Amino acid sequence: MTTNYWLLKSEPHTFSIDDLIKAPNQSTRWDGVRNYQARNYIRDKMKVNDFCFFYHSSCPVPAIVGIVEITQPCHIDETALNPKSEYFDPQSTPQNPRWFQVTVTFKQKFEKPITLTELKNNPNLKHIPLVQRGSRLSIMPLSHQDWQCILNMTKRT
DNA sequence: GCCAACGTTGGC
DNA sequence: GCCAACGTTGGC
Repeated sequence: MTTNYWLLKSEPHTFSIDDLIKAPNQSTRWDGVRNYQARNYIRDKMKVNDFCFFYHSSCPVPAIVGIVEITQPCHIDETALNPKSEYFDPQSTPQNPRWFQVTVTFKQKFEKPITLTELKNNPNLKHIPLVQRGSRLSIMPLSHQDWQCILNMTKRT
């Protein structure tokens, strides 16, 4: 089975890559995803050992800030079942769960984040949803080529 | 804080 | 099934 590559958005004032570094086992449940397209990627495509870029959104400098790895396969997002959770969804039940999560583990933090501006300026990345106008997808697949292209951008001076 | 773009809901 | 209204996302 080949490795899949992803990009995960997170708002750093809610959960940043530094929060992940400080978390137990440097791991976290990627819960709270409430978008069907993103849900389907979690449920149907993500698997252990896949790699993901960690992206900071809704912040002064939106950027890819590091890499995480999927370390636990798809499981039910329990926050949807908890009335006290801000992510509670009464339409999700244990018998018929609607929302799912994976667990990701910290791998690497970039010395210098790759900013959205830089990503937008790279002609080889014009096709990725992240840089497209109005894109709101919080989990998106990347080709191996996209992944390598972005990784190479960390080696710039 | 603004607002364009998007996804979801619900009336019909 | 259409589509207007609404709530949310997220760059700026």
